[in-house]
Amino acid sequence: MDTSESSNRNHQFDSNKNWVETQELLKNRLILEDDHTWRLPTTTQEHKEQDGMGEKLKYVGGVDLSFSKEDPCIACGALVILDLNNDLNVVYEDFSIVKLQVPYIPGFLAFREAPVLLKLLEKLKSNAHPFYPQLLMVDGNGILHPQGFGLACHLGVLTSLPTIGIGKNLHHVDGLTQSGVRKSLASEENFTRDLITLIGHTGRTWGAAMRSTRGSSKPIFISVGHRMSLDTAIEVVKLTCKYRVPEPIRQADIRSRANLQKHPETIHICKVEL
DNA sequence: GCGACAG
DNA sequence: ATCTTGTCGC
Repeated sequence: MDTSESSNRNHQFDSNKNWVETQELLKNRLILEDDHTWRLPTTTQEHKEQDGMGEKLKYVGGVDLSFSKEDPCIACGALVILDLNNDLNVVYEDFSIVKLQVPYIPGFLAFREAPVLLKLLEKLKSNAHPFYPQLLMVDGNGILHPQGFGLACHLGVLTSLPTIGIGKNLHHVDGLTQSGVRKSLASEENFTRDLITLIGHTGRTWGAAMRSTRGSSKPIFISVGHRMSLDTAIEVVKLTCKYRVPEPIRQADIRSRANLQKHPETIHICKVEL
């Protein structure tokens, strides 16, 4: 009776329903303001007096996945840690090559990519590693998301880490469009401005679009993941941008792709754990 | 009905 | 995400 096609459609529908419920559940634990013990490194004199208070932000993590062109199910997840106070040097790197069973569906990226990344973070934490990050930057959005709960929020809540979401393309939501944002950045009143707050038709603030490098018309899209204000997230991005994409994410991207080519045989099965 | 849709 | 070469410019 059932064609395999309709069977697949039903299965996809069921997964989406559970995924929405999961997102709503985790969303209750989301913190959208500065809730961390570290402070940003400061160089200006007026802030010198604060140097004795609290610890400075030093270890910033970055995560990303790269995919095999032959088999789109094969992916390499990478975790890197950079030293914000030492020229953004990479002080830790780990990766895991996995076979993904979950498809990519817009709005549900976390259910595909989070498991392998959580595994890499758990491995680091269980070893009580001194480089365990104070902050995690994620290739994917935070609250700039249809349900207000993107991959960066997902990873933040499940690890309790402060997180920042970085999108290289805009996930259209609440009337915001990529062309609209580009027009705003190019408009006369913003001619010298490289940062725009993303406010939707409803008046809600979703994040910010930033022209992070001179000579690039294409902005990056910053949004809060967890335990972080948008202002702080923007400051961190400014501190980590050597190129258009913030260095933690750029390094994770480079190394996930390189390790996928270099170690195509070390495929692991990644169990989904909650 | 049509288009949009992070990675 | 990935498919894809050269090319124009600082």
